[in-house]
Amino acid sequence: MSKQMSVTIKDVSKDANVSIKTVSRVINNEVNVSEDTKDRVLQSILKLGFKPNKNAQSLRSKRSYMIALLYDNPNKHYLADIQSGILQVCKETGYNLVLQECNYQNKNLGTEIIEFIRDFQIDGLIVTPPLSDMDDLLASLDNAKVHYSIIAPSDKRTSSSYVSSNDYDATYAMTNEIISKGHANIGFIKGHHKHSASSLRYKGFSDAVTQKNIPINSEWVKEGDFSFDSGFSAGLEILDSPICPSVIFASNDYMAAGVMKAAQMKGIKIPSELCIIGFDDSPIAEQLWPSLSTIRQPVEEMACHAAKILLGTVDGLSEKTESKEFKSELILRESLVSLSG
Amino acid sequence: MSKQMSVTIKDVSKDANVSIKTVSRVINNEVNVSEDTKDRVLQSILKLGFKPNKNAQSLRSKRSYMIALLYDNPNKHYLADIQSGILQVCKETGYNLVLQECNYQNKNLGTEIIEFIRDFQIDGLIVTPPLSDMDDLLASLDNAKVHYSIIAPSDKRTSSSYVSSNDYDATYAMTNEIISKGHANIGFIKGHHKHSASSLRYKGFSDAVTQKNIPINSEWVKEGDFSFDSGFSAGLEILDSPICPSVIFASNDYMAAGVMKAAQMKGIKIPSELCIIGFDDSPIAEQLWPSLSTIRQPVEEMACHAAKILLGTVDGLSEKTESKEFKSELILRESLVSLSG
DNA sequence: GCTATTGCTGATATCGTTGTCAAAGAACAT
DNA sequence: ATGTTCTTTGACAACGATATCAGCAATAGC
Repeated sequence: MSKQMSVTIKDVSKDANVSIKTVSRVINNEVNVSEDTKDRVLQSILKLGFKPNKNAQSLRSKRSYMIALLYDNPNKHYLADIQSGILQVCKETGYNLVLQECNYQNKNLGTEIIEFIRDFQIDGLIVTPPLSDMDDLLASLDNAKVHYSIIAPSDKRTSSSYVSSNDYDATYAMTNEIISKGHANIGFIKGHHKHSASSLRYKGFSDAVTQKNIPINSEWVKEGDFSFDSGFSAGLEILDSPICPSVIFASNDYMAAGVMKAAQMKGIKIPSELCIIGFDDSPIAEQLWPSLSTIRQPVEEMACHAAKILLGTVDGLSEKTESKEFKSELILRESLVSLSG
Repeated sequence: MSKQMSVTIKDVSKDANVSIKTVSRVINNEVNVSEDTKDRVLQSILKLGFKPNKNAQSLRSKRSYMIALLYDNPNKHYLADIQSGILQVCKETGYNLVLQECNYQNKNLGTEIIEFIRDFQIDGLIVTPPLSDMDDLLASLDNAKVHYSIIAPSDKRTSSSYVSSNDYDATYAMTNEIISKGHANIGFIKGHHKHSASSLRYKGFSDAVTQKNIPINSEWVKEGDFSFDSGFSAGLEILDSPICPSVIFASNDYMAAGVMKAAQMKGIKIPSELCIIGFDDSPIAEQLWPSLSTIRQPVEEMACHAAKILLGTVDGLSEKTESKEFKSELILRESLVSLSG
């Protein structure tokens, strides 16, 4: 077993018969170290099992090798996917991920986050919706010269480092898919108003129907907040209308699941009497019966990319990664069928 | 706006006209500081907006004010609840949470974790199932004198710091509830064999039926792995039996949801022809139709408690929190009814 | 009255790195 | 031979906190 005390740069310098500064040079891959001494130092490092002390490094170099995830999102699957995407990159690069749960209604959010970063010398942030939709927050971060990358719908390209999703195109395409199946009576449930995705998804829907000269029945358009419960009550309201739509398009899968439960409780048969569409391709979409037609965004991959972008700006060494828009994919399952009769 | 440079203990000491050591004493709430100077120092700290540099503190005191969450669990809701429980405590105490995803099959897991801890000077670990079921891992941690607390079912009390759940009692009670509703033909789907909860839950079930002299039909007992898919296929198998049970008790809600989908696809009416029971009270339990009878464990509260225990041992200052067993609660919903006919 | 104890305080070393700067030697130009 | 530049290296300061230990009053004990 190894001794209690850990081996330091000093031990290595003695063993390799060089100064500590030279060891430091080798560790940090600096130029102007002869191959000969470099080899010798690397040998000693290996032999002694030396690992630089992160706290000492952080103290001196003002970098912590930690990035933080900023979120305020009740969608746990989404968050879990985001986390595992980031963690993949962290594992490769030796960074660590710290969680920072926020409240988007907090008036001092910007100040508190900046304080948190200074406090722990956090090297950078990954900001997720709806926080990434808050321009004033991003402005504070810019102002404080904090490194960050955002994950957000495609209209938020003001930020220099972003990973975006094409929410508009996706609902537009799905709506056309619905129309092509003969439906003209389509309800829609909007998402949480603080998410820019909500308005984009609705716009994709409304543009698509309008272009096909299909009128929007305002009784069939409800505002939800992405939660199952909000989908459930919106579903009940819509299904209480004198005339029911033949399709309800919900802005995410949880709300769609709520609609499905509402319909089932009312004895409405899915999909023959009512088709239901969701968004996100959450696990629940496949688990419901009938299974849910929905739209898949490569969330984990997006998070992975966001982490790479961030580390590219933080860490001069690693190569820069460019901002990128990710495409969504329509997932057609049992809950959407052609209009019969 | 504040200047670029952050204020250090030295600035405070000058402002308060004391030595830096005295400032340090005040920061760390040490004894033997007169009220007078203490006030003066606190004033200066407030006035200058001084915040101790965590890296410097860590370097000197060998404590990082970071704890890590160890997990290998595909159940995202469970994980999310665990995380938010821990984060609550972290927020109060100024600690930070770092995520560490593990693979329970990794042969070097113990070594890697210990290396990770040394690397980042992590102050302590919270270990969740199934990792908390791995005695060799816990032994390595003990051996390396790593502080940790575990969240695990109640048979794992070998560890000194634990938060446990009474899985056995819970399934035992639920099984009696089922029997009291007149059911005698009961199927059971076990969980992932690496989780000690799986055997405990099954034992609670089997003891309860055996005590009522109800035989266990081995055709109705299947092994799952806590995933929806495994529940779905186990459900299909059971429902293909020549005689079907009137209840299927799954070891978690995802598997129960799988059973429900299997039944619905076969046109079996729930709950009149088949009752389904889950475990965990995941969000999906309430979202299914009919809604799922299940067992609720206060996961978030348990995680909160685990964090308090850990910080009690790590941080000499905060008061010690005792290990504790948390009780589960039966949640009776639509999917379980009295046997008719 | 004199020593021992206690309470409070500060000078300085220390944690384990990276940063600054200068020195030594090699290589090249003049 | 001399000056200039470039490469390689090391001595030492610095990051911003805590730890050690000693000093100085004030109080207690005899």
